[in-house]
Amino acid sequence: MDKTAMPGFSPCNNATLRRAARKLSRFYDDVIAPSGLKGTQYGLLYQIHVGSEPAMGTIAEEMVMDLSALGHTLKPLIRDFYVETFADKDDRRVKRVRLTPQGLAKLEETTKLWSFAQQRFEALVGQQRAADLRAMLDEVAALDYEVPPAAPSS
Amino acid sequence: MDKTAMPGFSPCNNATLRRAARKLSRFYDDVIAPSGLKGTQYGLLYQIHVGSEPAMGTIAEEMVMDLSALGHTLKPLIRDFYVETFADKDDRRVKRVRLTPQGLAKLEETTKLWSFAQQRFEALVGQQRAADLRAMLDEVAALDYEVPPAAPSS
DNA sequence: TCCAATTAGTGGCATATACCACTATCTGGG
DNA sequence: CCCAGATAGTGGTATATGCCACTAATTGGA
Repeated sequence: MDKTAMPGFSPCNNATLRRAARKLSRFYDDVIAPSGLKGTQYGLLYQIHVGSEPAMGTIAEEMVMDLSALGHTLKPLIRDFYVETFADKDDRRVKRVRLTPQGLAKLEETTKLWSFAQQRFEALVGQQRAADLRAMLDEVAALDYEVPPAAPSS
Repeated sequence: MDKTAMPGFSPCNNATLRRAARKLSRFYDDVIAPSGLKGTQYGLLYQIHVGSEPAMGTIAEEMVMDLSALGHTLKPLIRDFYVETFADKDDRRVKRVRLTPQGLAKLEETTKLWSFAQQRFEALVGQQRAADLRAMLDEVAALDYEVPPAAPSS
C-alpha cells in the first residue's frame, strides 16, 4: 500500500474535516442536482420545514451557522419562491421563515433524491459507522471551544 | 435531557458533516486569525510546503478540491506574496507552486497558533478520539461514491 | 417616562468552492 | 508530420460562509 498516494493525510483536524466535507458535499450535490438544489439548500429547507415557522436566529443556531450567512443563503431560495419570510407579531425585530407550497413540493421531491445519496453512503461505510460518525460530528459541533482571552475582560 | 434544544440533529450525514465543519473551522480560524490567514489558507501553505513544488493538479487531488477552486483560493496567497507559481520545464501545461520566503515564515508563524487550536481541540475530545475521527474522515474523503448513470454511457 | 445596553437582521466585502466553457499543450496513432 | 483526443489551468458565474458596521426594535433600569 502506497500511503503517499492517498489523500493528503494531514494531522490537522480542521483540514481533515473540511476535506471530507468537500468530498461528501460533492457527492450529495451530484445526486440531488436534478432537483436544482444544492445540499445546503436542501438542508435548509428541511430545517425550516421541521421547525414551526422558525426565526432566522433559531435556524442559524440549529445549523450552527452565522446569522448573516444564513441571510445570504436564504436569498436564492426566496428568489425562487421556495421560502418566504414575515415579521414576528410580538417582536418586530424577529423575522420568521416558512416554506411556500412550491418549497414544500421541492423539499419532498428532493428528499427522494437525498435518500438515494444517504443510502449509498451508508451502504459504503455501514449504517452503524455512519451513525457513530454523526454522533461524533454532533459532538464536535456542540463543543464549547472557549479560549480564555489573553486578559480576562473587565 | 431536552434533545430538542440541541443542535439540529439531522439524520443527513452531509448536513451533519457540514455543520461540524462550520463550527470547527470557525474555531481554528479564530485562533490563527492573528496571523492574518484563514484555516484553509494555512492548510494550503502546509500542503505546498510538504510537497516538492507540487503541480496545481497534485495539490487539488491531495486536498480533494476542485482544480479551479484551488486556483481561486491560491490568488490571495499569490497577491500577498506567500506563494509563487512557475511553469513545469517538461510540460508547459503544468503549473507548479512553491512558497516564497515570506510564505515559509508565515507558515511557521501560523503553525504556532495552529498548535494551540489543535491541542485545545484534542484536549476537549481526547487525542485518541480525534485520531479516530480523522481516520474516519480520511476514509470518507477517499470513498468512491460512483453512482452508475441511469444508462451506462455508450 | 426615557435613555443606555442588548438583540435581530441587513448589506458590504472577502474568502471558499463548484461547474462550465475555453485556451494552451501534449500525445498517440496513421 | 499532423491531427483528433486527452490534459492542465483560467475565468466567469453562482452559492456558501464569515466578519464588521449599521439600523431597527426591545428592554431594563434610574
